Amino acid sequence: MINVFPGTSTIKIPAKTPAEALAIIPNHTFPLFTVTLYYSGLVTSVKGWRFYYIHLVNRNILHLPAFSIQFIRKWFTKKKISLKDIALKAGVSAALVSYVLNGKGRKNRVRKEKAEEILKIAKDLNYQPNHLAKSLRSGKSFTIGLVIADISNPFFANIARIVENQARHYGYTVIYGSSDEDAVKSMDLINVLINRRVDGFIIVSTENSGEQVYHLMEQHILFVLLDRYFPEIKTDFVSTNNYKASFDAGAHLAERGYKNIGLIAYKSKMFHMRERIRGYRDALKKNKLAFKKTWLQEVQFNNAKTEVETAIDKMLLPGYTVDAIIFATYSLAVNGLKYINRLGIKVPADLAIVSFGQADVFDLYACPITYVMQDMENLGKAAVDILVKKMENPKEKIHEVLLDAKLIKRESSRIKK
Amino acid sequence: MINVFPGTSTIKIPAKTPAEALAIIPNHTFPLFTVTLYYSGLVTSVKGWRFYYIHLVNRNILHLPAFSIQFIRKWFTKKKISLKDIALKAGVSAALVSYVLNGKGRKNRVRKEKAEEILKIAKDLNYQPNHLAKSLRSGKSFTIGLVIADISNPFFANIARIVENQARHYGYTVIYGSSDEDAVKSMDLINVLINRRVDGFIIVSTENSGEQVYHLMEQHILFVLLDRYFPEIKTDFVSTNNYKASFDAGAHLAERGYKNIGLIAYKSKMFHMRERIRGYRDALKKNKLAFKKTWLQEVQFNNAKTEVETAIDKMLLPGYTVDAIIFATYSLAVNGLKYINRLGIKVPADLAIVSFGQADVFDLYACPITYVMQDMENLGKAAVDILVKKMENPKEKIHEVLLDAKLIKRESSRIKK
DNA sequence: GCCATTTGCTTAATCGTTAAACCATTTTGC
DNA sequence: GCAAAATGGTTTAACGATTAAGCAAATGGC
Repeated sequence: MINVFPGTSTIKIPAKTPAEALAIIPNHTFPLFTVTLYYSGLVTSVKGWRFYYIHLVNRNILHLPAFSIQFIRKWFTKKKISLKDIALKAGVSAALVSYVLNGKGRKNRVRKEKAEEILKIAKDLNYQPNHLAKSLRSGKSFTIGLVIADISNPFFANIARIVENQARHYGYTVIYGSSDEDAVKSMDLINVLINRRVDGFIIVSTENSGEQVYHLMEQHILFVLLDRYFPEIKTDFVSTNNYKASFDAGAHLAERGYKNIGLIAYKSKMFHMRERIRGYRDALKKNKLAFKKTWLQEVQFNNAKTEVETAIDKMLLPGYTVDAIIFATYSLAVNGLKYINRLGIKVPADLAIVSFGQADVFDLYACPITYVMQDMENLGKAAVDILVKKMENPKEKIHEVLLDAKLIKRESSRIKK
Repeated sequence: MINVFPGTSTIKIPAKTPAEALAIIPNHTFPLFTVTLYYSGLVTSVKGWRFYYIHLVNRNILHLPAFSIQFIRKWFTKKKISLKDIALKAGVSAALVSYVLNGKGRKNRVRKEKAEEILKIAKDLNYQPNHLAKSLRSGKSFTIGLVIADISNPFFANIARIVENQARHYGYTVIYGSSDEDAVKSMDLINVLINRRVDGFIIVSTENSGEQVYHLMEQHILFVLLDRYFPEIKTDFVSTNNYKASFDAGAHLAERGYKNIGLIAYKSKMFHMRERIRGYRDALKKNKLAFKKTWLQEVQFNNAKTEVETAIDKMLLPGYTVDAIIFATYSLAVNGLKYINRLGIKVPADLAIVSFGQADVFDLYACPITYVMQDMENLGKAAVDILVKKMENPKEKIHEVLLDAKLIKRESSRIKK
């Protein structure tokens, strides 16, 4: 029982005709109200909708039965329509409505006419199920947590896009967060998302986050590692074959006649970076090329801009000058190429370039850059596919997916003259 | 009452010492179990945690009281610890635990020692509150829905990043989705997020999405429009002053001595695009420069690549040849510059360039590009700030924020020789 | 005509958390 | 010395949906 005090209340109702506006509040549900229709004129012409004002006038304190109360409260508190409201209007129990709306009507022996009636009411009232309640009850939120290094990095933005699409395809929603390559931030983020009861994670790991992985395993939380993984931990992962990609880049430069090949990478213990370095070293070895210590430069992530510049300086010292540079990531390449521009070095006449990273931007460079194209489409898709499989079948075996990158050969690594 | 059938069960427990492992399951709660500790050896060395196996042996069908059941079920079903579990262990009611953990202990007259005890237990059991239940009960999900055109576009990726940070600062989580500039997709997305009970939206509107805005208003759903808005609809929005930005770009080229200035924009009825065109036209007028129809080219979004090329071709026709081009968006610029590269046109000797868009990439171009820098930081922050204000105070007045862009003048628009 | 089955629905428990209302004690004020 | 207030809790209902279990009434079989 709720008390409705004397007075006049006005409710604004969008409808197509005055009659429709009145019909929305069934008259008989307000036995003690005087309902006055009052047309307000055209407020908006969108799709032919107009607004009408309904006056509710009552003189006494009303003690209304639950049925009326529900509807009045809905209008006044702007609450959303629930299963119960539909049930009240249809004169059935909430359970029945649930059955019908979930397509379990036949299975639970609901009369066809009743089912149709319920569906119609649900549509009229524009019922939107409360996903929170659904999730709480079922223990499944149909949400995936995506933890990436930085969404403003084009590589991850693209991955995020693909993950989002693929997830929606399975009926999942994505919550993302950026870790900034920081293990602590990453863990905080994961905890927040665990509290939101995401069903599983897709994680781009950061340096020193091995224990996070153990922690998730201990708690039986489902996840798939993306782009980076830990060879010593048995987990699901989807990654590029970085060794091969890097090897191919080196071999390509060797084949094109370059002899002094340098690599600029990040200083990191992470496997994907070590693999890129290992691939480069092996490519030189296989092709019987010399290697000088100054040709392998590892720069700090936090100070990349200046360190890349000094790295390039060192590579260009007389005596051990490189004639080709491989950049191990996109951001290194952007910083490096800017500097090379400023130095007035001609690519590829003075210096050949191969870079990891993304296509789009490298087209803007005066000389189109040869780059390692990762299969982002399949990286993202595979990660979601595996995660969904694991969520649907907890006994699913471990998937370790290594995708080959493709070397896109262009002007910046043309045959050396 | 739950039946536990005869047999042996093994539970894997992470702990630091065998004693600790046993302590986790309080012995006295299993009066009919034989509990055997069995050390499994080092499984992982992470932070000194080891795994221990606990054997539960029972001979009869057990009808255990609720307290034991709780714990057994937790282990077997891998369920998370809830308020109730803490309450059981502490010997108090769930409500009390809730009060304590929400810092309302003092307000609700909970003894200090009891509060500390509860906090300790919560920590020991690694209690993580269930956000779904919280939201369901409180009606607030502390989640913001971010609807953008395409997260793989660097502008929006950056915005997403800023929105995420600012939202976390207020304790909100972000769910995002890409609309692909498609009003139908955008509406679908919004509906999905409404069902997830996001507290409010930050929306980058698409063409023809005016009615969506009305729809949200009718349903009393909170939102802030970002980057694009509808001048005829009274809503909160945060946007760049596109007219001024475009005017400044045109005026700058005029000042530098260019006389035949063209603009390549998207064919769109959206206000932000119309404003960019209007700014360009007015800049020409103010500077008493000629305008030819072929100098204003509007290309289709879905076919941008080829249409940009024909647009440039038309601008370069003999007789009405432009000496400067303004690109109205980043993606138009990328496509246009690639084509200009291919044509062998020298920037700025043959053609000056000014573009809307983002800094990073334009540095790679042989000649640094003059560009309109939008204040992304404040765009994103302001959107979140306004939304949070509205969520905390529904009577908050409408905020209409127009931020000025900054023209970064570089080599591509140097003084005409 | 009578029991068994089917039909068509309702009831009640549950998920985890919150918040108002309630209830004994004990302490305080004058 | 006695009412009022403070203390330290508990109980209960609610949020919105799902689902097993239960229960009348109608129908079917022989």
